[in-house]
Amino acid sequence: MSSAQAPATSRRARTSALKRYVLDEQVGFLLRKAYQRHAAIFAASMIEDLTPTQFAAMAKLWEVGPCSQNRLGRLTAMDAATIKGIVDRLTRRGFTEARSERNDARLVMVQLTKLGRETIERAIPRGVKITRDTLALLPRDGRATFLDLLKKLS
Amino acid sequence: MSSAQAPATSRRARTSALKRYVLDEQVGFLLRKAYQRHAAIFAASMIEDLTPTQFAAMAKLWEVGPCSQNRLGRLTAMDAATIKGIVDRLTRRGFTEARSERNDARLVMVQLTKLGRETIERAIPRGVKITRDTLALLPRDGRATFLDLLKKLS
DNA sequence: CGCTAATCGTTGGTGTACTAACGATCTCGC
DNA sequence: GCGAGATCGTTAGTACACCAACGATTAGCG
Repeated sequence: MSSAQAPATSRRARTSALKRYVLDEQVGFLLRKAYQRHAAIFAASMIEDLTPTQFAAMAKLWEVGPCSQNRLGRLTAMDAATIKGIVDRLTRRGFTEARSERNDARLVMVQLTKLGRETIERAIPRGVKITRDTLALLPRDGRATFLDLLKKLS
Repeated sequence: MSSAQAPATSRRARTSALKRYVLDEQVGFLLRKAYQRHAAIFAASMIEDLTPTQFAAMAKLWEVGPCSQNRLGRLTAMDAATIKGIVDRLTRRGFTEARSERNDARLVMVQLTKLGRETIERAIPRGVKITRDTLALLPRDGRATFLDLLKKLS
């Protein structure tokens, strides 16, 4: 589609633009690496082998109460296919349960079980520590700034 | 955030710590969302349906020249199993080629083909634009700060 | 009321990402 | 040289993450 993209710039300019491209300075690459490091910290500190997304789903359910599967996905930034996998695995482990809604047969309502509530309440303090550990590499006075900018970006 | 990180674990302190936990303010969650948004921008702007990681592998090969598969993985922050998948797909599409090294039979040397070189040189200007678009939501004077902090974090 | 459009959930396919286990190969110390 | 340990690549298994296509259901509008 862009095969017809003629160089609007001279070969010299293009070359120097290319030369300046350093992968290790691109936002996308840095975001991926930062998330990788966070995920490693998460895996090392979290209980019950909860993954970041499983934890997110449970924390959100704990925050808002019973909720349709699709809505839970929106609240945790996962599409319908992804949240289904998460909920399936959580339900298989007894942390959540799902039932269909009487008033709207399309909906699958999801909620925490007793075990799920107890687990997420034990897990959240770990979440606090994980956040702290992830930010530990930043200068103390840069953390709020960083979070603020990161929130704007997402 | 809170210097009042209750050291004691009284029920009251625990409860209020729980109450204060809002998923949408945690670094990990924000990093995931920021990367998602970046990935969407990437998919919309990149040529040849290159994924961020495929692009990273090719850009790095273009930067450093022929390189062992494992080392390429280290340079692009992917483990051995992941980089293998990337290289396999790139090779299947004719962008890279792999051969074993005479002096060290363990190594698989990977390099760009002519098509691969031409493609990555067309792709890099898109990469520049993608970085710019990703950062567009930040105030102009916050971008350098953000990149600096993000680099520290990864 | 009836039809169209929207929403919800499921499935299949592809592409990251990491772990664990494994065999082949090389290096280094003795 | 030779054997222990390191390095490299492969495979299998699990878990995100997104798209596209689909059927079921509901809402909205004429």
